[in-house]
Amino acid sequence: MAAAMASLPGFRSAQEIHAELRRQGEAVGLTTVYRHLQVLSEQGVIDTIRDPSGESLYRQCGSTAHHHHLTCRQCGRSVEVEGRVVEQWAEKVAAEAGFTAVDHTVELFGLCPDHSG
Amino acid sequence: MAAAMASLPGFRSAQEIHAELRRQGEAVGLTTVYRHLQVLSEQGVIDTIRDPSGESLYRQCGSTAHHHHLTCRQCGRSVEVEGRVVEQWAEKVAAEAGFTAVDHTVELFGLCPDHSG
DNA sequence: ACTGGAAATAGAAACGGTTATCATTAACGT
DNA sequence: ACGTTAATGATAACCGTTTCTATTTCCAGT
Ligand SMILES: [Mn+2]
Ligand SMILES: [Mn+2]
Ligand SMILES: [Zn+2]
Ligand SMILES: [Zn+2]
Repeated sequence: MAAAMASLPGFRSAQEIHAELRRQGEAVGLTTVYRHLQVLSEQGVIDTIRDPSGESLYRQCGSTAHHHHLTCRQCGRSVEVEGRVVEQWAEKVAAEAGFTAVDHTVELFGLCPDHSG
Repeated sequence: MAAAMASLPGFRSAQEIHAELRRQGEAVGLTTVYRHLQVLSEQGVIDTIRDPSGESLYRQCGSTAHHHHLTCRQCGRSVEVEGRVVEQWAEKVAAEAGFTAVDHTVELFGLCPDHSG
C-alpha cells in the first residue's frame, strides 16, 4: 500500500487509489484504503489536500518538511513549493489580530504544462 | 436573507444561518437558504470558505475586493486580511513551474482574543 | 378584482465522500 | 496446534449538499 502510493506521481483520491490497486490485482477493500491513508497521513508519510469540490486527495511527497503544493486540476500532477514569505506573512497577520494557535491552508491549483493547451 | 447575513459578525454554516433565521421567526426552508447563499456568493456579495472538516461557511464581508480571512475556530469571528506578498508569491511559483490558470486558496484559522484563554 | 403564466419556495428524496459497525479472516506468539 | 490479537472488508450509517417536484406566491395584463 505504502509502496503503491510511492509510485503515483500526483495527488489522487481514495477511490482512484483503490481502483488503481484493484487494477494491479491487489484485492483490497475501499475501507482498508481509507484506513491506511489515515495512518500514513498521521505519520506524515503522505500529504492530504482538498480539491475545490471538497474531496480529499493524497500523495507521498519527496519532502517531509512543511511545504505546500501547486497541483494540476486535470491530472493531479503536483509541484512541492515552499515559501518563507508566506509563513512570515501568516505569522504577522495572526500576531497583529491577536489570534493564537493559528494554522494556515495554502493550496495552488492550475493547469500543468501538459494540460495548458 | 441578504439583510440577515449582513448582521452576522462571522462565518456561519448554512445550517447555522437557517437556524438563526428560524429563531427570528422567519419560516424559511433550508433549501432556500442554500439557494440564496449560492446566488449571493456568485454575485460576490458574500464570501465562502471551508472549515477544516470540509463544511462551507458564509459571511458578508466589508470589502468586495480580493482578500483572505483569519477566522476563529470557535466562534467564526473573522478578520479580513490582504497580502500582496502572497499574491506575488503565488504568481511567481506558478510561473516558475509553467502552470497556467492558477488559483489559490489561502485560509487562516486560529483562536480570537476572546477564545485564546 | 380576475386570471394565467412565471418565478420562488420547501419538503422529501437522492447524492457522494467518508466513517462506523461488526462478523470474518489472517497473523502471531507460545 | 492452539488461543489471542490485529487486520480486513462488506454493509450500513453519517452528514452536508444538491436535485426533484408539487405547491405556493408574484405580478403583469385584462
Ligand atoms: Mn506554510
Ligand atoms: Mn489572494
Ligand atoms: Zn496536468
Ligand atoms: Zn472566537
